[in-house]
Amino acid sequence: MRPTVNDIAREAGVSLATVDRVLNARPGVREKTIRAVNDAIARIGYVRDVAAANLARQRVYRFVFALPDAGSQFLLALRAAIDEAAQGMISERSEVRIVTYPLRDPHVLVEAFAGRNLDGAAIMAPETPEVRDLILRLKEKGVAVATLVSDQPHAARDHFVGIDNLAAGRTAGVLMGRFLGGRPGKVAVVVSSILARDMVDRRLGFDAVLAERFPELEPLASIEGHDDAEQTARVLRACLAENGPVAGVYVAAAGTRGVTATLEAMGLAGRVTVIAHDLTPHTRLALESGAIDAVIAQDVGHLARSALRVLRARVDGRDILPAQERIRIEIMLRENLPPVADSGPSP
Amino acid sequence: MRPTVNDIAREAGVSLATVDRVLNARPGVREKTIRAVNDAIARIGYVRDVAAANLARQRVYRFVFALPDAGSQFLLALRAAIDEAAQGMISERSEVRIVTYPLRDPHVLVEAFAGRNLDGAAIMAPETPEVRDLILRLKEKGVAVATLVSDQPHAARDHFVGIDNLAAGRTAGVLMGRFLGGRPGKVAVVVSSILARDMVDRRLGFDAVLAERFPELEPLASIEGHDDAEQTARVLRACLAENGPVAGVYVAAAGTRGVTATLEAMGLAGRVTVIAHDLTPHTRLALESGAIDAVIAQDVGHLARSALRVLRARVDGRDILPAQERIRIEIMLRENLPPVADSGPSP
DNA sequence: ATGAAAGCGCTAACAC
DNA sequence: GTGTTAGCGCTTTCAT
Repeated sequence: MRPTVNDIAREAGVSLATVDRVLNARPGVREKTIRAVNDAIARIGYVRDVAAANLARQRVYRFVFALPDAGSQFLLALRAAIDEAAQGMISERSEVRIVTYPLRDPHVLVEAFAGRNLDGAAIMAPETPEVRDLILRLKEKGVAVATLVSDQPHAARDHFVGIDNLAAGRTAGVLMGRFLGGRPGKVAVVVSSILARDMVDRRLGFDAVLAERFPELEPLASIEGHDDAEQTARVLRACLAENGPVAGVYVAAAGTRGVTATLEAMGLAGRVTVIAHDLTPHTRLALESGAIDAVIAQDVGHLARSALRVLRARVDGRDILPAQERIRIEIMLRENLPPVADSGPSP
Repeated sequence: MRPTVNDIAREAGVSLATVDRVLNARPGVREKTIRAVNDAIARIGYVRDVAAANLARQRVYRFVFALPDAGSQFLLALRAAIDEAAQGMISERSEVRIVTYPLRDPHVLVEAFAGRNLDGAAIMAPETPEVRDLILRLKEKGVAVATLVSDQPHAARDHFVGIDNLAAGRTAGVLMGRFLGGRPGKVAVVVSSILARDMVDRRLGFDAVLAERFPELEPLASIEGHDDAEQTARVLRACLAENGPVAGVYVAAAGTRGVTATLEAMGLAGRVTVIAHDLTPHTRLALESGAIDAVIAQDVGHLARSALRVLRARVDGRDILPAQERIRIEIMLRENLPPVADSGPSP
């Protein structure tokens, strides 16, 4: 039988309440007593039963995810994944809400947090001063904060939940270089905005690999598609008009449809190597048809669950398992597409 | 506040004990009462608090992992991952043991299970009749069974925890084809044994892609390295002597060291495209030095945690989240190697 | 066939 | 500072 608080109490010659105070680092216990209790704990090899503690605490964890209100397929999938993960957490007394804010106007985001009392927040937002302040104020109120998908390294967040975008960009770079097999040429790079942190990182990684290993490829200046297919198509057309033919296109942003449509219209489909991000219904189809050569993906389910685990751990003052929270950079090719996710319960 | 058993009792006009009997499908309750309770449950939207139930039950889950006693780096890493995952489960009242058995002699495995009373088993073993019988007998005793790494589709296992090896082989095939960039040639394929299920699947997937998309490549007959570097080196040398130069080597098995050493010795290092499996200290180094071009990896931590989650869910009669349990096929290139895992607690 | 009451391991008032 | 005691939501004797 595993030792319990009662065993500690007996072993240390104190009462249950005192043991509890020591266990939870609550004030009002003499140094000497604390030591006695800790000794007892070590001696009998006590391990806390978290489930029982939470039961007694009647603790309810309140978490919120803040996401842009854009309608990209990636965000839709992410929202669905968060809902699913939240469902699985109700048995662990956590309630999860999603708030959305207009991307152009992050101060709405700030308002959304006003006056709520919550335990943790996962925030996907641009790296603006308002957002940084918001995170700081949340932390001051004792709220656990994780940044999601796009990091804010200069903000006071506890943790970043997302892929290493520098490594993702590097990966895109190798695939581009190797798939082109030594053929020289220019490569267009589409980002959502040159101000977005994740885009900057991807671009940096991409360029670094091209410079190191594929000097025959010349990356062009970033073009901004603002995660929108129309916009992306427009800037890509302009880019091609200005620079002439390209050997490849690296779509670091959403709005990949704008790229495939443009290439198709210009009769270049299948003749230009395209590397895109995130597995969505569209990129999956494009991969299957050969319009895209590779997709760098991050698992939205993993993002959602990892964010919740990390916030929970932070609130409980527990350590996380770093390996479990490392969001993997997945490389999807036509040949290793996973079967379409079925959203129903397992049979 | 979430409704509790007390609410059900009040709502249905019965006692706690009766509610419990209905909830756990225990005998000794009239049809009519059962219906009344179930109605109440539906009406107030009751969701069982599993943690509280387990606390009251004083339930302890006993799980065992059965692994071959071979000393491959992959198995070492897997064992370490299981230990780590087990550590995280002790607070959830699960105890985990690892038993090893000599690969040549699986009946030792069968003996290892005799007389133990346990709740779940994760088994990594060859697809032999003894093992199939073992799984059947375990199931008959009410033990949850998952196959690990290599499936046993014809056995009575509840679940397979591992990558889709057919898809992994396909992935290896595309990488080989694309990395060779249209250059024609022969490709050697190393398996551990032509009888191992995972090897058969990888080989099938690999060949399928080569036939479909890279007809310029000619896969040679499988050579058996028995997951051993020496053995692998020997058979590879024989294969090269017989077939002449190859453009690539697909190492579907462990023992990759035998391949890199052989190529090195023959002055072919870097001139032959090598695709291997599993990220180990050796494959990592080989990737960094360029001796290997790509590694198809499966996350051992994910394998361990997934196996435990799946077995737990099965024992509790809960559904799993299929997306969470899908073990990803990771493609590791020199450029996207994750930082070396540090095994200490997070800072 | 049903109910009352005593725990499971831990926390939190409230005493002393 | 420390101890007593009454729960948290659920299960489990033991009565009835």
